[in-house]
Amino acid sequence: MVKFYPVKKSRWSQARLGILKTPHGEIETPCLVPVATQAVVKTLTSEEAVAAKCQALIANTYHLHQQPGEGVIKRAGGLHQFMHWDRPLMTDSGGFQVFSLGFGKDLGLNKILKKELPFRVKSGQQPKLLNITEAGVHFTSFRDGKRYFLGPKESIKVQKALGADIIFAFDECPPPHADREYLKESLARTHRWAKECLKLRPTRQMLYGIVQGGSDTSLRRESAQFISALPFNGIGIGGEFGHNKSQMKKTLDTVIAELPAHKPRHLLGVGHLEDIPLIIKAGIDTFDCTVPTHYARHGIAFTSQGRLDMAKSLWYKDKNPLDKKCACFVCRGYRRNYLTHLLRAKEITGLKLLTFHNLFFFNTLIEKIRNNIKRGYV
RNA sequence: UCUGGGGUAGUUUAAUGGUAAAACGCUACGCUGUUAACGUAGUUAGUGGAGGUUCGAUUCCUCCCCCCAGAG
Repeated sequence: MVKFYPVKKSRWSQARLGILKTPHGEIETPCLVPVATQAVVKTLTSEEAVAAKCQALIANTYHLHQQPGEGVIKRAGGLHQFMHWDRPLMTDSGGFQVFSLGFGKDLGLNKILKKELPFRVKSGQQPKLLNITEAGVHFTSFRDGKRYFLGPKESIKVQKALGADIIFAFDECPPPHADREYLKESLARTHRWAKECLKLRPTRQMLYGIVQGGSDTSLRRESAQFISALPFNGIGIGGEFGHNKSQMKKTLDTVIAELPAHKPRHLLGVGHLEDIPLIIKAGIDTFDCTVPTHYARHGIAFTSQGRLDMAKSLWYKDKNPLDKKCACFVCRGYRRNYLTHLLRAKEITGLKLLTFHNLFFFNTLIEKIRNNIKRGYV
């Protein structure tokens, strides 16, 4: 069974150092959990993910349920053996796909709204390709047009078969432009689903409940209290927190103030470089984010000089390493001109090298923050 | 040398007797629990050359140049 041991609490903020013990080893927190949706960190082998200092990965229930199906993975000995990753693993419940393949897809939106929209999602409204019901969500697959049903029972059943160390309750990630009525109903549904998930609570896996409520402070508080009162092993925090950073911090603080100190907290889908110090100081232990891997495949490298678009031709004449201050093998051995060449020539190795560097860079940064908490600086 | 096919954005192709469309490229921007080696936008030609027919030619005709294939 998984256990969380707080090691040190900051004097200056809510930041805390901890150890999350799982049957597949320990996670030193705070920790980034890179995204391995389809049981792989895209472009990397599991060995490379370890070399990039990844302590844990998060795979996806919805996508693995569709392909290859949890039966295949269970018969392969579970997700760890299947993907040759013997460190801690999480699976997301599919709750995010309720948004990303629903209203998110309909309107081309991300979960964090960049600008105000002239309309809101109202109570009773449904996305085009899926139907959200009390029992769960009917998805129409973009892959083959087939209908898939995922509700709290189904999600937990699949996640048990996959066998990750930490699994999440099935929730609805509500659209960022939902009106208060929609948000309220969605939250009530997510709470009912949370209780359903607990009925099927696994014995060897750690089950996290998920706090929702959008950028509405009172709903967030209510949700944090509700989820905290249930016998979950940890708390996930999902959805949107507000359209700007100060709002995000305020909402996050509201939630964390309600959470029990002894349970680990995972922030779902947040982790832009500039967010990381903020969320750690807010008291988050683990968080997952696609940014380092996703941006890498779009040519963006995160460095001590900031974000570099390595697909631009200007780097052809630059013989420097990606980041002089970085100790990763990419920065030790490869130059910017070559990385740019690989990206522009559409050579897949370019994507791998950037992915590796970005993960190493993020993980090193977080390692430094852990050390700073340890020394009492943060 | 003969026969046939063909010369249209940087590239590969499309189109029509009424002043040219797309993909790729290039440039910019976007992308926070990944439908994402992706998305959006912008950019670029006056249609091999010269002449002719026509109100109007990239389109039809003549000659020339170049490329490809086959034959000698």
